[in-house]
Amino acid sequence: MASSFVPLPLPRAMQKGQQTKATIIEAALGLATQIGLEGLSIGALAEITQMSKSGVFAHFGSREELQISVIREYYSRFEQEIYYPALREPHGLPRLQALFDNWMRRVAVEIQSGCIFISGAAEFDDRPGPVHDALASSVKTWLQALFRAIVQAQVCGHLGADADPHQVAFEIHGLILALHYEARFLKNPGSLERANTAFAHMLQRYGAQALQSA
Amino acid sequence: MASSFVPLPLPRAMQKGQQTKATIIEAALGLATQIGLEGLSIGALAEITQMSKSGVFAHFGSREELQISVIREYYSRFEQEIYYPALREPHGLPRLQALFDNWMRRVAVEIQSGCIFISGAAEFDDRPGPVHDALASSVKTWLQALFRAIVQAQVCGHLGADADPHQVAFEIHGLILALHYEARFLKNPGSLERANTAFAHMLQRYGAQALQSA
DNA sequence: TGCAAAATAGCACGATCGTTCTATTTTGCT
DNA sequence: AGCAAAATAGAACGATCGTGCTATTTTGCA
Repeated sequence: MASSFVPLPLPRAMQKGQQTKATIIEAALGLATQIGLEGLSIGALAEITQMSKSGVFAHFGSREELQISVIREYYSRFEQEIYYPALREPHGLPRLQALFDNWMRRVAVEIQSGCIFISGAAEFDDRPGPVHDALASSVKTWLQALFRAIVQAQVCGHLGADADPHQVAFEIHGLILALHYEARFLKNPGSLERANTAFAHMLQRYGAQALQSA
Repeated sequence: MASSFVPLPLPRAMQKGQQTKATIIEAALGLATQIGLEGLSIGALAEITQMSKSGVFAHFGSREELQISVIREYYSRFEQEIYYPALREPHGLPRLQALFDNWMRRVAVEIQSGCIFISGAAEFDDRPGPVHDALASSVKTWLQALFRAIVQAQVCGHLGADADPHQVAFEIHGLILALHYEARFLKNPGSLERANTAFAHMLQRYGAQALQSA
């Protein structure tokens, strides 16, 4: 099949659309982190972006697609802010520590703004459908990355051989959830320090070697 | 002031009302645990209880009051199922262990039905008002009870003197939150065992004495 | 500069929401 | 049995929701 060399059959005009779509998603992200994915309304979004309801709607075709777009964008930023920077650290404990630190730094901000992965889980844990799936797959991908880092730390000998990586990931996840809950909802001071302390204790318990062994 | 001995100035008829109100709250509790406090709608509740919307509404006067009633009922059952039974155990580690076990047992059920203290926190963390306050005060009361049990365990010498009770409570809370998240939303198998394992490890790390010392 | 396509606006729809008002029924007591 | 109060029903309100339809404007390329 000889493919003729048309310079890609792109639609004629597509720049303006993508740009305002990005603007809408930006606003939707702010709304969703604050009041949740279910709180997202096309009307409110139209007001914020100074557009008509149908103008906003046209970019997504359905509210669900809008929610999914927001989830994708949120995940992308999550990755950008937490995962990729940690990849610059060497395998093992340094990278695991970087993942946790970056995560903590982000949650510290989200104490004000909210976290879609947490609020969304509460909203969609009993609501099957594409939004649930997009959310769950994003979270799972991230937790898988965390899991891999733990396994690597173990392979590097930075973590005791008897430690169960799933167990470690579970406990780290719990720390983040407790921090988010107690700091954001209960407004308990000192939660940040408690999460950090717990992580340090956990590494210690699971036989973390000192960092110079990297 | 000589109080004449009227047999209490109770309204003439009040039994039927309280009874159907309890029925409504029962239905509302089921709805709220499943789809959240914000998902509670008077219309849906009327349909379930085979009543008219205004009939349901009249018992509460506002949706907020309905939500608060649900929170109160949920808290009451929480107390009944987790806190009071643990009081039958002796002070210290046995009681703390009982609190955790009862809590775990309950969360194991809530993996199917949902937990208002968790979903509600996500819904109302940025929404001030009486519902937020009712929710937060319920949660705080429960966490205070957990905190007291930890302090008692420490006083009894069942926990190391250097352990910070707030830190212990924070970590236990995290275990429950991780269990709920991973089991209910992500449907990860093995979460229950992981929470139990983590609790055992935690007691060990914080220098728990064997139970026979009670 | 013109022209097609893309982007946006405007309007209306059916549905659902919480709430209010006014009947009507049911209850509990004398 | 009768009567007042309590409990419930019924209908309607304004608001908001997602969505579909048809203009109108704006865009990007020939």
